[in-house]
Amino acid sequence: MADERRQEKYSVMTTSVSFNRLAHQPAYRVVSEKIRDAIVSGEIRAGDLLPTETDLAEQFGVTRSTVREAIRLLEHGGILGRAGRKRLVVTLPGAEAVGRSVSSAMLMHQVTFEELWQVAMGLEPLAGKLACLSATDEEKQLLADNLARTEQVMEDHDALLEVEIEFHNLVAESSHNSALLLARAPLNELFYPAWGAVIRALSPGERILVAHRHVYDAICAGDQDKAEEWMEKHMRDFRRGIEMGNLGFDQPVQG
Amino acid sequence: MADERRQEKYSVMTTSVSFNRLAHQPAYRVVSEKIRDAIVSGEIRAGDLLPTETDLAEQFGVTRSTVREAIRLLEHGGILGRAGRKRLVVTLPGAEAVGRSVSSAMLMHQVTFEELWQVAMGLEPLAGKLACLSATDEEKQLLADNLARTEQVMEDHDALLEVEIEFHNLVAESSHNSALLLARAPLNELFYPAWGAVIRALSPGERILVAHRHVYDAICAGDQDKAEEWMEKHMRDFRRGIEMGNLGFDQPVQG
DNA sequence: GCTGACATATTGTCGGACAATATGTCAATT
DNA sequence: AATTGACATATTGTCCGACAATATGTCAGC
Repeated sequence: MADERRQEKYSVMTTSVSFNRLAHQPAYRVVSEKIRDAIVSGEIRAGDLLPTETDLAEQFGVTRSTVREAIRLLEHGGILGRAGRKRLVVTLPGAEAVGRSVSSAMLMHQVTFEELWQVAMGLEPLAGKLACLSATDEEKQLLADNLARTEQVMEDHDALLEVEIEFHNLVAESSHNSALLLARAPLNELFYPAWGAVIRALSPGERILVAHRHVYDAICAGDQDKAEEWMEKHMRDFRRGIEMGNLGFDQPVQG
Repeated sequence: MADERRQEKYSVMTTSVSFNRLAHQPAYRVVSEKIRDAIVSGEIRAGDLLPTETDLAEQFGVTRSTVREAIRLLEHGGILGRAGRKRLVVTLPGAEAVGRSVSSAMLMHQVTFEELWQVAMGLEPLAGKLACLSATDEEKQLLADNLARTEQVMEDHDALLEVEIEFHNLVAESSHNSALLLARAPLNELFYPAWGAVIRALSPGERILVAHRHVYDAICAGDQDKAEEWMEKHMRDFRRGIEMGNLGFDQPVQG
């Protein structure tokens, strides 16, 4: 982006050749990239054990410290995890790992509830719609269980928040769309506290249950429009909850 | 999630006290978390220089190596960047950083074009809609410039791809919604090659231009519905392009 | 077959060392 | 006065070697 081109004019003659800024990447980055490539390209598959640090150090011709730094670089993205707290294992970065990293970015950007809600309005109804097409019987059963539990904890704010979040996750998973799961992961994390605040302020257990039930019915019936519509309604309720509770709809969310 | 509860039954009596699995976090993680907290909480603001590695090592009471590993952990998320390739500076993780990490996760999940497209159908029209509300005159001008350039490169596939991507980014930025920007970043990155393939296969310059122009008009007129609608049309065109070109709509995308 | 003792492998942490490179200072030069 | 050059300093990147803690594997003994 900020391409520092030095084309200043001198009164004296200068050479006309221009050199491209040579990029001296640190070794730990190069190593990290090599490993990442091997993983993403499928050369090393998820579940495989990574060679030991000493091995890697020998193979790349660097010291163990450098390899360790390279590994740390990948560890945060969720590409690498631990098996039994020793050996590193290549892992599929799940929604949690992605969610954590993206949501911290959103926090730093001072994202407001409103912005977050707008994105959620794009994704949650979509999840509902897609779930109508792909939900398995097993997943429908899980949703039914969730509904049953919701009925029982209508007054327990903490428990209600749990099942509410779980319901949305179940719907999203029922869409069988990994891209959607990963994209909505950070929203999930950031909405958590806000949703909790709404629940504590307004005790909207009844409204939540009604909306969830309609979404569930729509999924079972394969009625995409209805699922989408009720998800939208549900999200609008949430928005109104924040506004009514004066919980700072246009304020930055806080982790 | 995978909560390893050991409730095995022994024939002999065991003590009834249960110990929670003590989590011995490595020091580099603890340090990393501390720094992350300081950053996310705003204690250190974006743009500030991080203390030197030696300082940090002293403050935390660990060695420089440990601090370095902690720093690498944060570096990948884009929270830390370099100022002039020496001192580390706290930076706002931009869309690119987030996009890179999330898109590599999507790659590993073998996300298909279809899944990606479904998510894009949730976000791109939304971006268009929101842009109608928030686009500044300057941004409208940038869009106009983009359209002008598009007209000139209709036959140059590579250049056309560039302006096409730029147009969508401009629209997204005009929404003034950071959450949306961050959420769609990975899609952007993964669509890049696919979009290029469509352009090379079908030379759809004219169709692209028409759609972009309508979106632009709608944004200038503040017509949310029209912007949304034409973005949808545009994305459907893209989908049809992949299908017609037999480019593997239900295949995993490749980086 | 299970247990326990032992050797081994691997990671986490330490401490120190040095090279490369920004950064700051200050005198000399034009 | 502004620029240049020489020099000291600070900071990061990389290396080496070491050791403790802990998983893992092996093997004798019951």
